[in-house]
Amino acid sequence: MDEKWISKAVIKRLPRYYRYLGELLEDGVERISSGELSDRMKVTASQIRQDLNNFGGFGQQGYGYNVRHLYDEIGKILGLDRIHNMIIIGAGNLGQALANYTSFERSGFKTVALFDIDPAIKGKSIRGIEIHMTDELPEFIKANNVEIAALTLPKAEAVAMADVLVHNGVKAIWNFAHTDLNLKLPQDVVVENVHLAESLMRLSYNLTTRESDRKNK
Amino acid sequence: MDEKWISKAVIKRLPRYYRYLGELLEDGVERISSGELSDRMKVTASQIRQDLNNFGGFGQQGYGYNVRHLYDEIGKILGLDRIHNMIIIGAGNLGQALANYTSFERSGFKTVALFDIDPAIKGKSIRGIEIHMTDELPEFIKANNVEIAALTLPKAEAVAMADVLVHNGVKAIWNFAHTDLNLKLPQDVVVENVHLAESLMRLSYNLTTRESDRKNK
DNA sequence: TAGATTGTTAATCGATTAACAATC
DNA sequence: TAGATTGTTAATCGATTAACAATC
Repeated sequence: MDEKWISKAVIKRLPRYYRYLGELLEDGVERISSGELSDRMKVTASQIRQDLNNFGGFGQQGYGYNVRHLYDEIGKILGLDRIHNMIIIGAGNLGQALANYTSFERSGFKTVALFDIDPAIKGKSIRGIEIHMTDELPEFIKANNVEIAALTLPKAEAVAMADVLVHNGVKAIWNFAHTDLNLKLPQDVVVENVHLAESLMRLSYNLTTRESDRKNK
Repeated sequence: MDEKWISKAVIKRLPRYYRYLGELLEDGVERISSGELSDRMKVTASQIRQDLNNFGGFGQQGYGYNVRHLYDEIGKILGLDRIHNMIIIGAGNLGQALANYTSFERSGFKTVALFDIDPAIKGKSIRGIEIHMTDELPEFIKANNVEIAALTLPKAEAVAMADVLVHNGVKAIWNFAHTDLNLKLPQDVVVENVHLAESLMRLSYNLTTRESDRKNK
């Protein structure tokens, strides 16, 4: 079965569609047209229809899209229709913040453990999720069918840890360290980088630019 | 002075160039060609030269780019050559994690206070950054020249809080709530959204897709 | 049936890559 | 000078938008 290649731009938008559809569901909206959704999301109706048609015809002429159905279908595309076991490496503030996000669990991402090297917090738990010591990692990953590891370590330790994780069977890394892990791991490992420092710099650029715009008026 | 419009795609890459140049600096590298940088970053040399030339000719034929100079120039473009006062709204784990990132400060983002509604943590401090109560916000923003607010509140409270912030003179919001604040605030407010849930869904998509690829081989 | 709205093709727009003259 | 590498123009590629026939 040779799946069509879907562009990154489309994938980037899918979770946003999913979020808006979820909100519509909560509001009890049953159907929506690409035109209405376009108004709400501030993207063109044409783009919405093109994006969705990459995956099949979810709509109906003259009617639009059934919100529930479209929501579920996008969920399936994103792999949210099953449970993904996740561990968090680094039980600092960020690691703990992630562990506390109950909304991830509602989307199927189940945090099964945190890991840290600090013996002082060994055995403690957050929302019932226990903090383990890093040396237990290999055994734990194998025993608990861990697919995803969120990596909230300083850059210096992140690369070596990523190697350990991948070596023990982790398939995907949600990387918060300021380094491009995808360039340092085998091609078949899924890496999603969250570079907060870079996000803040883009904000800064926009802030700086907007100010000089104002002066020019 | 009519500045040329720079595409979002270019801006998105700038912080990454900045990071790589910073690493080269640390390694004591003095000069680099677009070709060498291309190898390291896995983008085409052509793209690097095009991107940089949006802002001026930073290189020299036959030589390449002076690392220090290019680093500083990109820093200026991103607005990292001056201090930006920042407050963090929400002193939960995520807010505290952000307050603990000393690297932001090195780029010129100075966290001057955290804010929360929980009286139990009033007056406590993180790295010397004090936690204030939300009702002190208007006065504080005006008295401390706050430009940026990092918003780490649940969606339900985020929109109302964003209004308060903007009303009191905050120019830019670093938004961690699961909602598109840019669509809900005046056009001239800079909003940078960090939607972690969506990031995790993209990871999930790639994980799901890669797996079905493997089966097909 | 008439009206609405999709699915899809074609046109446009923008971003990336290639090529090479300019020049250090 | 010869070699290297930029800055920049032109070519290609891909993504977005427009248009409309199909059809519910």
